[in-house]
Amino acid sequence: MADAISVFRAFLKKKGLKLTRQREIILKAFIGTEKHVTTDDLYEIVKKKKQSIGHATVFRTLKLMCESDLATSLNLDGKVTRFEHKYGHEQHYHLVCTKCGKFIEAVDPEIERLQQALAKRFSFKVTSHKLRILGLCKECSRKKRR
Amino acid sequence: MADAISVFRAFLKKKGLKLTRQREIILKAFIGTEKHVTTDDLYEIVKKKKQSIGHATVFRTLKLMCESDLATSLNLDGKVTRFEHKYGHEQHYHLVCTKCGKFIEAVDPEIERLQQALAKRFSFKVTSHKLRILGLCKECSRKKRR
DNA sequence: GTTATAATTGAAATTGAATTTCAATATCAA
DNA sequence: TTGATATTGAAATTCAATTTCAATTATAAC
Ligand SMILES: [Mn+2]
Ligand SMILES: [Mn+2]
Ligand SMILES: [Zn+2]
Ligand SMILES: [Zn+2]
Repeated sequence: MADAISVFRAFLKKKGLKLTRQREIILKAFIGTEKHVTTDDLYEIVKKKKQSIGHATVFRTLKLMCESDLATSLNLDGKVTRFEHKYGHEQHYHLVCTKCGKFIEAVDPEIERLQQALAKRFSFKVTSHKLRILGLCKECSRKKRR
Repeated sequence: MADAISVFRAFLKKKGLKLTRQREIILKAFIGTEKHVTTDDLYEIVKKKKQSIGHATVFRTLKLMCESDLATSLNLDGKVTRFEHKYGHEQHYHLVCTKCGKFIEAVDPEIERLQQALAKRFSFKVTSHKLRILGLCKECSRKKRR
């Protein structure tokens, strides 16, 4: 947490930007949840802390957090963009149920390794990846069978 | 091609829909390109064949093609939705250059296998996946070093 | 063939998330 | 202080995605 703040502070400094009160509130609110939030989700959380923060500031701060690799954006449903932690979190995949919307997070070092090897074959320098596996969760595939 | 048309026809029939002249033109235009098209891209292609086709029909037909698994949607740039062939094409990944936008398509049977194994651990029934590897292409990573 | 029924179409309107504008305010260095 | 620059939030704008709707067309029933 304190760590994330200093990362953000360093990033902002390098860009000639300031860690304002609003940005700090937004960052802390984001760090404080493990959810995959939309800008609106985060806006709602933040408003409880401080009445007078605007959507625009939340949006812009989320963008800055992505640039600084504290956060990353993802899309689970093909509609809204969501944000999740990146700093201090392992890159992972999302197994998304197309029926109920629930999702599972997973990692696999072997898949990671093979992705790197694949990229190498194309002299492609990987910075990140987004893997979404679509299908039916345990519960939904059981229901469907009946 | 003829094959894809019969798949589409069968799908439509099952849903009580008709293979109209417009739908056939749109389908053929889509089959006829190997590009990753936006609805507008396809609309432009189709307009050359038949002056009087509307955006809405292209959009709706593309949706039907996805439902029938002839096509699949993807997002390369985080902005527009694109469509590519699915029927008769292997599921593949996109290595997208964040600098120049170019992308490479790739497959890896081993990665596929591991994804299935991963899903199985969660009793998750996979229908498809979307893997996008982000980074710098050969050319762009060379330029950057200089 | 005539008529009823349902599907289709395309122009235009609408939606809604994402993004920008702008005038007011805050911050900071000289 | 003073000037330059960054920040903010309400509101406006953008733009792809989607829907509406009245006109048209295809299909089925008589
Ligand atoms: Mn996650
Ligand atoms: Mn492709
Ligand atoms: Zn489910
Ligand atoms: Zn490139």
